[in-house]
Amino acid sequence: MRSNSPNLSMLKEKIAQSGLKVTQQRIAILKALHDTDEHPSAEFLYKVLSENYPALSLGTIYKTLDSLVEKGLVRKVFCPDGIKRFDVHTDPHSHLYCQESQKIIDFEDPELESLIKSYLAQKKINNFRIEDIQVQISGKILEPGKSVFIQ
Amino acid sequence: MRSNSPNLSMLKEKIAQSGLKVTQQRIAILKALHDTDEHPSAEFLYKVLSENYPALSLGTIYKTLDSLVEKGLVRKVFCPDGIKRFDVHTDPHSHLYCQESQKIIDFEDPELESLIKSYLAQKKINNFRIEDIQVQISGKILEPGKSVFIQ
DNA sequence: TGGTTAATGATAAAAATTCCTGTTTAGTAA
DNA sequence: TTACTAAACAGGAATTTTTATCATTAACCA
Repeated sequence: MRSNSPNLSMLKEKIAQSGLKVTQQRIAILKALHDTDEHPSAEFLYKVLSENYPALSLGTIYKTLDSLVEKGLVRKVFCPDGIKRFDVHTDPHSHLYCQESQKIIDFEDPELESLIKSYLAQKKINNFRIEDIQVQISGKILEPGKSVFIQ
Repeated sequence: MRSNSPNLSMLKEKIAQSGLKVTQQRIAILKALHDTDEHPSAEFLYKVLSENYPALSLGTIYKTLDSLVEKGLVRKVFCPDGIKRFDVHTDPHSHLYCQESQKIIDFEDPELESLIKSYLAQKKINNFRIEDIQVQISGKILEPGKSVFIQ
C-alpha cells in the first residue's frame, strides 16, 4: 500500500483532465493501481477488483489500461516475463528485477535519472527524440522477506 | 544482418560449452539470433526458420530459448509489448524503443554502462545482488528509414 | 431531462505460451 | 561402428493472455 495515494476527487480530476469520461470503472482501476506497490497485470487487477465490482469485465480493464497509458496517467512497465504490467508511478524511476522471485521493486533515485539524462543530452543521438528513460537492474533479492533498503 | 556473426563451429562450441547437447535445432536458432538485428520473438524465429527447417516445432523454439537464456548464451529483452523477445548480444548494452513503430534499436555505449555501474556501486543497495543493468530509452524515431546514428 | 456518444459487459476469437507423449537423436562407451 | 541411455524433439492439445465484436448502459452536455 502506497503512502500518498490520491483521494477520490483527485483521481476523478485526473481522469477528467485527460479528456476521458469519468467512469466508476476507470476510477476503480486507477485507484487500485495507486493502492499497490506491485506492478499489476490486467489479470491481477481483475482478481482484486472483482470482489468489489463483480460486474467489471476483463476487457474493460485491458481497454482502460490502454486509455490511461495513452493519456499518460499510467506507464507500461518493461518486463521480461511477457506479461503486460502497469505503473501509476509516472515520475521517473527505475526497477529492480529479482530473477528468482520475479518480483519487481520500485527504485527511486532522482540522482541516477538526472545523471543518465545529462549524459545522454551531452551525447548526441540523432534522429531520435528521447521521452523517457528507465533503468532495469536485474539480480537477486538476497534475503526474501526483508525489504530492499536503499541508503 | 550483423557483421560479426560467429561461424558454425563457433556456435557449436558455444552450445557444447554451456553443457547443452549440440542439436541442429539449437544451432539453427542460435544462428538466426546472430543473423538479425531485430529482437526476435519465438514466433518470428519460427517463421524465419520454418523455410529451411520445415519440421522445426514452435514448442522446441520456446524450450530452446529458455535453455539458452538459462545458460547465459541469450538474453531476454525487456519489452513493453508483452511479447517475449530475445537477444544474443549479451555484452552490456541498452535499447531505444520507438513508441510509434515499436522498433527496438540496440544502443551500445560502454561509457553509459560503466557510469551507471560505478554510481550504483557507490550507492549501497542492501539485500540485492546486481547482476545486470539495462537502460530503456523510449521515444520516437524522427525520420523513419534513416538510421539512428550515435556520434 | 433527454439526447448523443463513448464506455461497458459478455462473449467469442485470436495470439502467445506451456504442457504432454511417443519418437528421434546426440553423446558415450564398448 | 554399434548399441545404449538420457535428453531433446515434433506434433498436437491445452492453457494463458490479449483483442475484437456488439448490444446495452452510463456519462456528459445542452
